[in-house]
Amino acid sequence: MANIQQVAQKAGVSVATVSRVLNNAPSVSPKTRLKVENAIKDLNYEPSMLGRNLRNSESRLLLVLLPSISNPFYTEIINGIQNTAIANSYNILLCETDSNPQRENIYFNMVKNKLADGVISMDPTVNMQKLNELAENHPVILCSEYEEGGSIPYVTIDNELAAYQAVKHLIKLGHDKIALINSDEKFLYARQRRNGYERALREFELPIRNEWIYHTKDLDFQNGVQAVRMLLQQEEKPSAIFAVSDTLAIGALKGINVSGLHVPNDIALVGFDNISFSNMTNPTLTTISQPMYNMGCTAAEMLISSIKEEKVESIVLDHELLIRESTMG
Amino acid sequence: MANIQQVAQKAGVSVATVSRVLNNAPSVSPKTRLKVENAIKDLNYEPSMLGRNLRNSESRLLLVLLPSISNPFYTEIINGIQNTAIANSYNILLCETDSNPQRENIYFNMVKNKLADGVISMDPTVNMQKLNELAENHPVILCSEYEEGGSIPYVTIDNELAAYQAVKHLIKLGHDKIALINSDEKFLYARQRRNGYERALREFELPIRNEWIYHTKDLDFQNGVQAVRMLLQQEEKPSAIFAVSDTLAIGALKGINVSGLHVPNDIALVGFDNISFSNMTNPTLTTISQPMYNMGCTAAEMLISSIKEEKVESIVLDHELLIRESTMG
DNA sequence: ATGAAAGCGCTAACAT
DNA sequence: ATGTTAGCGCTTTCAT
Repeated sequence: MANIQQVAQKAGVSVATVSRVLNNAPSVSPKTRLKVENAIKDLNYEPSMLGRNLRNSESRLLLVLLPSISNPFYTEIINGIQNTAIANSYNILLCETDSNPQRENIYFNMVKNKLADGVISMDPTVNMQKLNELAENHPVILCSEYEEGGSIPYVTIDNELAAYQAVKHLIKLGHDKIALINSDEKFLYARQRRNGYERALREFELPIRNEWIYHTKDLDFQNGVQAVRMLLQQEEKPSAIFAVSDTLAIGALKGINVSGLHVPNDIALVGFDNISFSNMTNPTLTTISQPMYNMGCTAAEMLISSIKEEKVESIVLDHELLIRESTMG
Repeated sequence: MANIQQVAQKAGVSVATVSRVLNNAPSVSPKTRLKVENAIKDLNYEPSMLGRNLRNSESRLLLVLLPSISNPFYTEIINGIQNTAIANSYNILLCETDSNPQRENIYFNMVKNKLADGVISMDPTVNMQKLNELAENHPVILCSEYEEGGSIPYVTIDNELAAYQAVKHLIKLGHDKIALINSDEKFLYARQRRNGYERALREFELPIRNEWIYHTKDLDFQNGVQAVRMLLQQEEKPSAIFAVSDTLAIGALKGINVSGLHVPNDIALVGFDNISFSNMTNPTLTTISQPMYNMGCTAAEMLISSIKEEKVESIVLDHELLIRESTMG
């Protein structure tokens, strides 16, 4: 693989001139430019990013931290990040932490080591203290999950309001025994969505019953199946379920079917996210639609601004309640 | 951010000694090592990968090319690649081409530019000619989709046999009107799966009818819905459907439900891949289980071998027919 | 408009 | 066991 030296030699110019041609500097005569371009073609030369990055001390790589690539919720966000990144000559490095602190460390080091110019974290399990430390010297943006009152800029939705609306929708349909399938409340989004759930119940003077609130370990389908199994063992069974993630809701739907009950006639069901699967289930799933693509774009824009040392403000995007078959009794 | 110079100065040694400490060279006295380590801590020093990579002319980054991150088929493969990569001190760069040649070019250039040490392509839409060119000078491995008789090593399954087994399973259940939902036959896997489908039909002297073979644009759910809509318009309707991807099969299931028919009583259904969602549908989906995680690990191992300039051989992994509710009439 | 030369941060020969 | 130094490939001042 040829280097800039060889191109310069072949073209009969200095390396500086080759560099100028490479970077479209205006101060190169058309004649010289042509000579250099020919040499580049002849030698099949490709500039080394390594040299360029070292010199410019930038990598034009953005890190995207996520707990697991298998939750479809992230895929649309990633699309948004990726498109925005590419439009700004950045590329993204998808980093699946599997909620493993060791892996997380590897990725944090990549930023410290200048192998990446900044981080977008979508990982609720991220070590916030370490992330805050990193953010002191490097650009960091939080996407979806964030820290209340923290100093790292974020893009998210109003989780409390969204959950409130979802539950209120069930109440309006006449349900008064509404269960919640929540994830671990060490996560902010889980606490917020529970608050919304409780606010709706209180507003309509319905009791908040602990035996109708189930907490899952993570968001895999299987956790939804398991949650329903528990909920249906209760003495008094709920007539509606709000799950804080579509993956959980889809698992719940499975569990309900397995136990011989029918959605929505026996149990109404609402999910959260609007992943593409949620429209393929039978019945289709009522859910809160998060603006995932837009969220990704916004996060990437914020990060790139931050890299340019521009001031960035946190943003709360709009969501929407999508009413589908799982609540159309 | 401190550099190696400053550490050397602070520790009162040369940069070479610092480098030795960094790389765990045995020839450093414990006393010196301690001095250096203290200086590193004091200055909060992190070695720059950029400098190291330039010097070593390696990036320890692996490119993973895939058409779209939203097909869950890829997520498990990626898990395998990622784990293997990390175990070998590599990281992966997930590159979604969206079947867009321009994006593809960006990624190919990253390899040429030394920003990545090698490529695993899972993208059936990849420009094979360009990939072959790249493979002349850089390590490249194909995963899942490959080129028959090509020179790039691959890891895959026996698509023809798998499809044959899937269709034979339907025939053994008594079906004699079996439709195929295939993707575009410009892809090798699509041609191979069609061959398997036809072989099974011929073996049992069933006619191959073009009106029962539907080709989709891509693998999104919606294509499966659409395919069923067409198949059910036929004068003589099929009693079973084999779809070459679970995403298509799930869409097909949706389409069948919408039209008021029942799986498996009215129409039996077989998918391909065994994505996790295929066990969440109602009914659960009979499918060909691909060893996705293992496939990813194998591809990564092959690529890393190839980077070390070791000889690598193509590998065909085992698959398995998983019989579930969608064919249990 | 072009060239010479310094330097980005690091590693590895070579020398001591 | 440690230091000196060249150089990886590039960009960018500073001259001319």
